[in-house]
Amino acid sequence: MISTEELLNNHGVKPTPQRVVIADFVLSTHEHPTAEDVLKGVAGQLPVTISRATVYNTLNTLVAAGVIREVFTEPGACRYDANVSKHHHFVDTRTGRIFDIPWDEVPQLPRSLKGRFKVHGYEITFFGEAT
Amino acid sequence: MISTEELLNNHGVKPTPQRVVIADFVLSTHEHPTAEDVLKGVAGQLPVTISRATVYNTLNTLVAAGVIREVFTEPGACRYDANVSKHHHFVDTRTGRIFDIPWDEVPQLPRSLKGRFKVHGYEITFFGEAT
DNA sequence: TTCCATAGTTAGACTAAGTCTAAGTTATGG
DNA sequence: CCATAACTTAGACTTAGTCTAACTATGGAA
Repeated sequence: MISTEELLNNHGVKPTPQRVVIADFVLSTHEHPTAEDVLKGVAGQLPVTISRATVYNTLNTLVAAGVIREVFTEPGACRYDANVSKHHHFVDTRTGRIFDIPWDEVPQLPRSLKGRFKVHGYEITFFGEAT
Repeated sequence: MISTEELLNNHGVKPTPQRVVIADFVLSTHEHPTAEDVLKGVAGQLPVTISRATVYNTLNTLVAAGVIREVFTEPGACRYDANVSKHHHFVDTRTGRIFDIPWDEVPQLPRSLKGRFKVHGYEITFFGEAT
């Protein structure tokens, strides 16, 4: 199990205490937290207060460095995903909860994408209700 | 070609002048406008000013009635799609523009979804650059 | 050590998307 | 006509997220 400090170093992100706490929080949950969830979740983890700006800056830095991912499934909030490997998402339309779905049956790219577009990646979002 | 009034009536939405203008605007573009785009776009279309609240209310009403769809691909803005038939989306990561991609090669549902989830629908978003 | 430069963090002001409210307007049925 | 319900309005409000200017660590170079 690699330490969070090492993980950040490996991605070229200087592991400050604030960044380690924030990364730890996102990496240790499957709840796909919003930035505000992270802000609440890391409160009290350090002797100093972690400011709102630092939370947002750090989340953006971690996304840019490929440590975590953004997920957009609903208006008004961006969620963060500790799972950066290829996978789909399932959104519970009642609760807004997001579940990771393994990447085991990959679709073909539609014919219409050939030529017109350069595809960097794609993502499938399923909507429904968890039982 | 069915009139917008009829279309709204068919979906159980009373076709007020404001609603017709707003629906016309969204239905006549492929640009996937945001609510603010709609607000700007319908300005001056009626003798009276269409208020922000009416634009947001009407867009939500049209989505609930199945006349148009919401698309979430970026933080900070919800976009509206006149195409309610099954299709994928391609997001230009430079410009944010969204293109509709035909539903011609449907993937299999992952095995892991069987049983655990009731799937109402799903959507594939491709990210990349239009050429 | 001390000095400096750079990167990071902070509180709080600010912006922008979207909702809410209370009052006014329009349509409809009796 | 009138009463009621549905709709629209301007503007206040809420909330996610960014920006700013001051402060704090860190890491050389002398």
